[in-house]
Amino acid sequence: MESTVKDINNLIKRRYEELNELTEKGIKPYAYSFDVDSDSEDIKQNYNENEKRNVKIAGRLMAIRRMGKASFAHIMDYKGRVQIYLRKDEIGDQYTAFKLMDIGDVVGVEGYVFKTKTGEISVHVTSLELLSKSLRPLPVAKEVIDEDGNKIVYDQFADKELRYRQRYVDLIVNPEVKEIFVYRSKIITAMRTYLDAEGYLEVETPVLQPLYGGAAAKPFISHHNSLDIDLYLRIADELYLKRLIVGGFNGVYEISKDFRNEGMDRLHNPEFTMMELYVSYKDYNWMMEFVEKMINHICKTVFGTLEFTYGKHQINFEAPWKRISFVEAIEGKTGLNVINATDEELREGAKKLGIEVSSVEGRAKLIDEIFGTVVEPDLIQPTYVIDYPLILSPLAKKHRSKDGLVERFEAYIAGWEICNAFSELNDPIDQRKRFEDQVKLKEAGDEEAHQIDEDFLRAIEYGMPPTAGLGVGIDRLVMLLNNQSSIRDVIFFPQMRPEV
RNA sequence: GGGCGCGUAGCUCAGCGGUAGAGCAUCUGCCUUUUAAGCAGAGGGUCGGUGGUUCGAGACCACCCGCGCUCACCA
Repeated sequence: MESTVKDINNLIKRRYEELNELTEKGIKPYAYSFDVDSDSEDIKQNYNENEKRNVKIAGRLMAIRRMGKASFAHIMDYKGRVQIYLRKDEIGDQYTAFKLMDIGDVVGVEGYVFKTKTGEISVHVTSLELLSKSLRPLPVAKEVIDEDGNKIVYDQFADKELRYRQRYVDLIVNPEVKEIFVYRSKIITAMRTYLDAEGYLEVETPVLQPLYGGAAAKPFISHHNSLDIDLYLRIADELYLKRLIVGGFNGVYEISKDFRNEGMDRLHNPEFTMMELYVSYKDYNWMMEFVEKMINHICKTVFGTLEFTYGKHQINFEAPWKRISFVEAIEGKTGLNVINATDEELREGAKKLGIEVSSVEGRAKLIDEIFGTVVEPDLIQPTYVIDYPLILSPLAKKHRSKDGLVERFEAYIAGWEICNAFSELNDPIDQRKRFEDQVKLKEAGDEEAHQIDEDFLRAIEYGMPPTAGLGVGIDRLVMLLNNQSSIRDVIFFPQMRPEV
């Protein structure tokens, strides 16, 4: 049994010995179930001096204070911690067994609620049962509340690498981590509830795709053995969801993982969560208002406010959000009109801004770089950047009145892109031409240019209604609303190099 | 990929050329309302890895591995 544990040390060895001793006493160290009828929060919130309420609770031992024939301990359940009190003269053999239990063990307890001399609401144990023996020492921090009511934590489990690799431990010993993930879940639920209430249908489309598309990104490649073909993990849901609009759904959305084979940093994880929504007979103007309403709904239902602190910024989500034109924003900062400028002028302009310009850099890349350098960092309050150059947007519909532009917007908050949306291109002839232009870019060395998706073209040749489409980066939204600076802190298991 | 930083006991850290340390955790003894419980004692380390410099290396040098921050890339 012990040989299965690689890094045996004395602490672990000791716990195996305790496990054996417990087994010899006839105690089964891994129980099948325990009837719980209360929790730590319920006990503390519904305390009545005059009533010795009986409760059954279960949780993990997080602190033990033994005083000979009596002991105090804290157990932690899903809701928090509560103190328990055990006496040898009351629980006899169970007290002897308790001596073989450790911090980290999961126990079930029955007892009555009381208040100690020092005023802590606790459970006076009448029965204690081991539910799961913990064989590894938990890196428990000590907590104390000072005179001012501030919580001071000593020796907190802080090593980021260990916290990410062993998230289960992180979640046990750092309760605020759990909170963020609960908010993450609530944010997604609020979004789904809103979309459902608006009458849109949640759907699922392929993760494994023979062609990848819908975004500019490098894919992961996998292989199907029986078909003997390479398949790509999707970089976006877009092209499949639009096929469903062709099929006659009036509004479809999907909340799911996308995969992009690119660098990792505090804003990027190789797999990340995206919500994409497509609504027929609507355009990007409608979508801008929809996004404001949806985000406001999420903020209010989950957090009860539209005011958030992010880093040193105060962010207010109150609609309507500011709107600025992509081209005018750049022109205002640099005097450069990126639509009319020649390639050479763009190149010069970029160089002046300190952007590294390689000779292969295409026009689209240059424009994007310039925008990222001069405009993006200033977009702290929610801002719609609207009407993008056509060459940046091969799937968006041409602007109804402005040449060289498409009807597209991105929402920027705290300097990051939070969502991307457009009036979807539904003209199959134009779409084919855009794909062909992408192929030329690919041939010129742009690894992220689109492939031609003949089946998608066939679909819209049947006729796709006018449609508004949206993509929202869920991880970044969660970061923003929880004041987290790294995407790794809102993903349970962020990508890491394998352990040796 | 570049720059900076980190890796010493289960956890948090000190040590920066001369016998591997502290607090918590663990173990033994005492202790029936404690709460960073207390008191007395004990065990615990290939100092991330491999080479090198040196009489002598956690410490200095080189390379490697892993992580963090940051820049680039990634709309």
